[in-house]
Amino acid sequence: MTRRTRVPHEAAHPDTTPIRGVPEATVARLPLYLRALAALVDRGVDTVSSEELAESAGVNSAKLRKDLSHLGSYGTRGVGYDVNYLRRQISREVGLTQDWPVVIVGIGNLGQALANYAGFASRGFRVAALVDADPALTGKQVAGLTVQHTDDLERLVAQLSIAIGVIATPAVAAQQVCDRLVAAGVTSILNFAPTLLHVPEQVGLRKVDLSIELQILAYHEQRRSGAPLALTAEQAAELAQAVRG
Amino acid sequence: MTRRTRVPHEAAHPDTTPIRGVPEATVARLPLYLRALAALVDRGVDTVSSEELAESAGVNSAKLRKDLSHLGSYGTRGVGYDVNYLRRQISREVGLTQDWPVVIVGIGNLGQALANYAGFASRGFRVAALVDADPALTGKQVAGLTVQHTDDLERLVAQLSIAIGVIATPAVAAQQVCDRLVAAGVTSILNFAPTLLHVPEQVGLRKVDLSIELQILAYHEQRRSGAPLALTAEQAAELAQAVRG
DNA sequence: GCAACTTTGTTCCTGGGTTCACAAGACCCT
DNA sequence: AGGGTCTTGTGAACCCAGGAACAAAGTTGC
Repeated sequence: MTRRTRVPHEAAHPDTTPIRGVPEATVARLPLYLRALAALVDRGVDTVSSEELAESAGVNSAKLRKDLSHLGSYGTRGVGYDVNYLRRQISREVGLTQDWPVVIVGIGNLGQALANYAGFASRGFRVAALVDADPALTGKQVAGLTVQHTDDLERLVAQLSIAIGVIATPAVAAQQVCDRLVAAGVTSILNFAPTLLHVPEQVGLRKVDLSIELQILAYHEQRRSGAPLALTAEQAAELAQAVRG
Repeated sequence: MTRRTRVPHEAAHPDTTPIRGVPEATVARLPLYLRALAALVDRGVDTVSSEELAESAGVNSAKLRKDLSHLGSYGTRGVGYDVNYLRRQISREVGLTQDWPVVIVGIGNLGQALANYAGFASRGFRVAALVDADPALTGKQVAGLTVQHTDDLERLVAQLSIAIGVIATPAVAAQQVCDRLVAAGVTSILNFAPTLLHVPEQVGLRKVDLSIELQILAYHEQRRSGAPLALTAEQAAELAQAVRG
């Protein structure tokens, strides 16, 4: 299984470079492929077929091939993909070859968990600053960093050249923090607060909502376990009664 | 704004009940609507138009109306939706009217953050048990609960009638924990470990992946901030063409 | 009761994403 | 060199979601 594969190199594919049109759905899957590739590297595998890689990433193989084809023509027909080469290409495409300093705002339970999360550091993301509005927290050491006060937010963002901000504050504070981050020059925001944030057009925004995920699970769980899908006439009447007050 | 609205009740709409065909995309938005409705209740609003509700949920009003129409015909033309009534209907549809005991496995930083997360309790989810494999942790108090050892996992799931499990363990332990949860009778799993989990067909599975979200942000951030998007000769020609055009 | 107005529920259309299926290409063996 | 085998990359069909636009239905004012 360790046959030598001809590794295609940049010069050989001059006009297959990212045509700038990578679909959003594809972008969302690239990290999955990276993770699967990392696992293959650890196992010492150096060539992988779309079928195998798709299997370990949990997607359809045709979808994988199409996704990769959006990035370029990395791969050798009849053989598969060179694991290390493909990994490097995807990493570059996603932007993981550079260093991304990140500020985390809100050092509660979640903020501390995020600060300590190994998955960030391992992917080129570097927690550069921790900020909280609570004076009792500032000065405290978390994950090897000193928690700074929110008053210094703008200065920190500028001095540390931070482009990515993580919001882990209570919902009520989130929009204000968001505004300040944007004003300070942050152009990408990851929001953990359970609230809708407004940002200018050109600022990237994604949200992670823990309770929403649970609710989606509950929806399906409800109709799996014999839930009373249809209300009885009695229940309906009772409900209507309650509403009418 | 407090005019009395006629509330439609079940009996009046016998054949518009959930026909069991709510699109997945709609299900994912129902929690958003619930949140927006809760905010309206707090503000004392009791009638809302699709336009207003859509605004506060951050979606298109046509989409909102279509989503709601999948649940039934809860609204009054020319008036809008009764806030409390609609909220109850969606809550019921999602399954939030019942109590959902949840077990969290893996009481590290993230697990503790989840155990303390207020958003769970407020939505009908009740953290019923905390489990960890580390003997140093078992017996410790977290969020008002005593951490139990993994050995007792099956017993706890059975005794507490737990249907939903949250995995917050390291990646290597996740699949094993998952298997044990499923074997113990859990039918919905929320996975925070950065790994692909395999579950039987009939078990619900969702994942929250912190580093993936950051990577997606980084992708867009990279091409916003002057990324070295090397144009090929072909692309350059095309672009020049477009400019001249 | 009737006309003007408001807002829902739905129809139609468009576009993106997923999947199948296969042609194009690369390797291997004789 | 040439057939056989493998796997990629892609063309085409299908499905689902989003959005505009409108008819249906209810409300308000006279």
